[in-house]
Amino acid sequence: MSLAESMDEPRLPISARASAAAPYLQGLNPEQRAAVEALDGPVLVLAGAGTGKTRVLTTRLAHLLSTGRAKSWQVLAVTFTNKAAREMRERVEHLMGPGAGGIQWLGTFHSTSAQMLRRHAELAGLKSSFTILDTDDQIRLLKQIIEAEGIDEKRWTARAMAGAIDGWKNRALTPARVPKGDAHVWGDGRAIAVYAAYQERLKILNACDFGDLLLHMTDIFQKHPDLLAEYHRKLPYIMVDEYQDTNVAQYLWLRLLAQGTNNLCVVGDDDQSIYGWRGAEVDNILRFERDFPGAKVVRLERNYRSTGNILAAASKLIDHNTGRLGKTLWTQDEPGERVKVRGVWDGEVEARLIGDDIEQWVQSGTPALKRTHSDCAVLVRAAWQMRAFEERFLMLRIPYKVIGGPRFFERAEVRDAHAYLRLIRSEEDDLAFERVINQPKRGLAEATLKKLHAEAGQRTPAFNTAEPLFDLLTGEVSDIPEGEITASTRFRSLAAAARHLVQGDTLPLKARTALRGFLNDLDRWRAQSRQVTHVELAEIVLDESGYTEMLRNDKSPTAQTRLENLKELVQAMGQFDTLAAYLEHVELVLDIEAGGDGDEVHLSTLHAAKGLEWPLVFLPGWEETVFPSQRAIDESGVKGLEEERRLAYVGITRGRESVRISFAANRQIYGRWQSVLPSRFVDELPEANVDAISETGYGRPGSFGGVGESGSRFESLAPGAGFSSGYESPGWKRAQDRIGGDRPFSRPPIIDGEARLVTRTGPTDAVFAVGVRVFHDKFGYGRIRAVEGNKLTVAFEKAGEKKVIDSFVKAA
DNA sequence: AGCCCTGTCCTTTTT
DNA sequence: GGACAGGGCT
Repeated sequence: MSLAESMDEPRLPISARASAAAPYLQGLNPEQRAAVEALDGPVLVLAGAGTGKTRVLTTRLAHLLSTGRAKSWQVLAVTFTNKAAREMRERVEHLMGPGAGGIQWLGTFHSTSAQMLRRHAELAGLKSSFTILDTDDQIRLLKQIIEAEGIDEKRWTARAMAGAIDGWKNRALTPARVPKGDAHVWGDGRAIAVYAAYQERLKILNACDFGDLLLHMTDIFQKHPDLLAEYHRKLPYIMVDEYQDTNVAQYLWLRLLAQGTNNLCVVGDDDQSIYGWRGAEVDNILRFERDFPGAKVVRLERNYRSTGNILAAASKLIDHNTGRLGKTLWTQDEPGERVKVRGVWDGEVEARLIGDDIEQWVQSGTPALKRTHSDCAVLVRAAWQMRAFEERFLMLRIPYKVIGGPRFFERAEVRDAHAYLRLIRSEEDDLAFERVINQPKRGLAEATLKKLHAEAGQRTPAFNTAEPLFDLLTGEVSDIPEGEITASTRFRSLAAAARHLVQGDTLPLKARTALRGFLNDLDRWRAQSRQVTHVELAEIVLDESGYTEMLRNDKSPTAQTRLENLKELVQAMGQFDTLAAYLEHVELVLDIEAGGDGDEVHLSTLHAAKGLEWPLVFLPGWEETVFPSQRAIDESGVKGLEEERRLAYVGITRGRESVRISFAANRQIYGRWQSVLPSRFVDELPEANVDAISETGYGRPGSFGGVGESGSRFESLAPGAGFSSGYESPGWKRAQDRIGGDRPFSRPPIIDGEARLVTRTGPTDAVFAVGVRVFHDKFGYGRIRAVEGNKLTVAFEKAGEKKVIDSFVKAA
């Protein structure tokens, strides 16, 4: 009998107790309530999109706590993203009142495991202050190893190796356990050796990568049953969100932790498994009942989010997948608007159309029925597709926010700043040292770094003989012979090597002086760090290192943003008491919300949109090779395709009232124009729930028209304007058949660099008449006020109170 | 050492 | 259209 059970006193039946005093249970449907109240033993909650999954999880957590079943430190609640964890915490607090959010073990797999590993680091051969490497560090480290092994870095990239290592770690494979067959995925069979060398380097650097956070803990639990038992006692209740996305490593970790009481509740939806490429095994959820015998299964099928048409479209689409657990989502909502599917000429038109739709949506709001920018989301398959929309929104001055865009803490300038701080904390942080030694430029580039590495690699008297011995050439690590106090062969840190080299004359005088200056700076900052606050320290370092100055002198358009990012960083640091506290939490947990007034269109990848919802959702880029991604199909065949389809399902089910899918006939891929075919997913949508429209037909009202082969700065929005070059792509032909567009399209617009030129020839000249509404790439919409020979005077709507702000010269 | 030019290969998706 | 590497030049 487990400890948790033995502590259980006799109680009233759960249902009786709950209905007596549990306001938070009110409004749950019977299935939801069943899921919330099943507190003992394994529980699998199959929760379709929009069925109140998060509500069930948070209510269940609240129920556990408020019935006194568990204390707030006795529940382990695991999510996949920090965002989900934060939301859960907030919602529990909302249910139970302030203070209830203080659940100690609520976080992502990685952050909770890191939390554990910090306590038992020594059992994995680490110090508890270990650093967590992100992809960037990982690749830099691998580059060094690959170079040291004499492998051609051109042919076998560090990035590919990092991918292989991640893959193995996702499957919980240590170097020794990697199947022989896998060795040849990279480097002519040397992959495993590199992997092993990498692991040794990590240990010496006192570092972990993401995968290690889980693997080290799993390993510790397996080797120390007593410790595991302690965790079983400490954490009798476990809950997992998005179970369909767990990989082998996470599964093993979880199973070890759950095996004490078996009070494990997992929530997931096999139709929303979209992380197969990250090693997620849908199998984990399909197998749950076998893995945990006696598991109770609850299905949530009533959808509270989307209208009938949206739900029907999504369900029919996902029906094309095989091997599903299967469920039938239903709603009591109205059928509502049908899903719109639109064929457009190219990505630019698509962005324009969506921008217009959003403006229209917002304008159509009334005081009674508010319609805001934040009601709208644009969800794309890959991050590069966002740029077109960002450009468009900037131009139209539509406020927007990128969800999960380039992570704040992965930005170069932020990482540089961190490297400085890490270096001040510990001079032995070689990765940090390397990152900033020549950033800003100090004349300490490759040549110097090479000499530093050589010096650091010398067998030199150690300053820490307690460390294992590491030989870079053979990659071998040996333990220090017991009882023998000797000079160790441990490497010096780069900083230590630098201190040595500035004394001698190996380095040219210039480099020596620069290096000495750098080391002096470090020493000074380290001394100061004891007197000033960490926030002040950051400011001093950024200033005195010349980093801020470097950015100020940088003429590139991104420099300004980068400076602002640094300001945000300094602000974020203020939320922590000490530098150590800040650095410890930063890599995994913190997520800075970009400032803004909150009324912003959301721009996101489909992956990052999981778990979110909006009244109006745009799904652009539904073209073969883009979505479904060609690469997914090439790499994983039918499995890959089905995952893409689940992604489409996730996309559609984000919409509450209106879903607008679009595909272009032409798209720029790698900067080259390509004609593309509509996605097969378009064909798979049920006709009855879909409106197919062409917004682009020549001469139709609302046509964009007016874009000719000769190129143009303007396009007319006047009905009937525009002409065709007669160019037809195969993609368009197919789109035309389906959608019933009646005219061919013109070529993609060719935009010249000069903002003031109008280069237009041909029949569309007629549109330049007083009163015609035009569009300009820089200034947005406007109306022609005067036409005088080659000059147009235009009043723009956005660029300053409808005044005449510019005149335009039409090129000959 | 560092800048600028050119050519090559790309880009899914995230902790 | 962009990141990055190699070569040639200052």
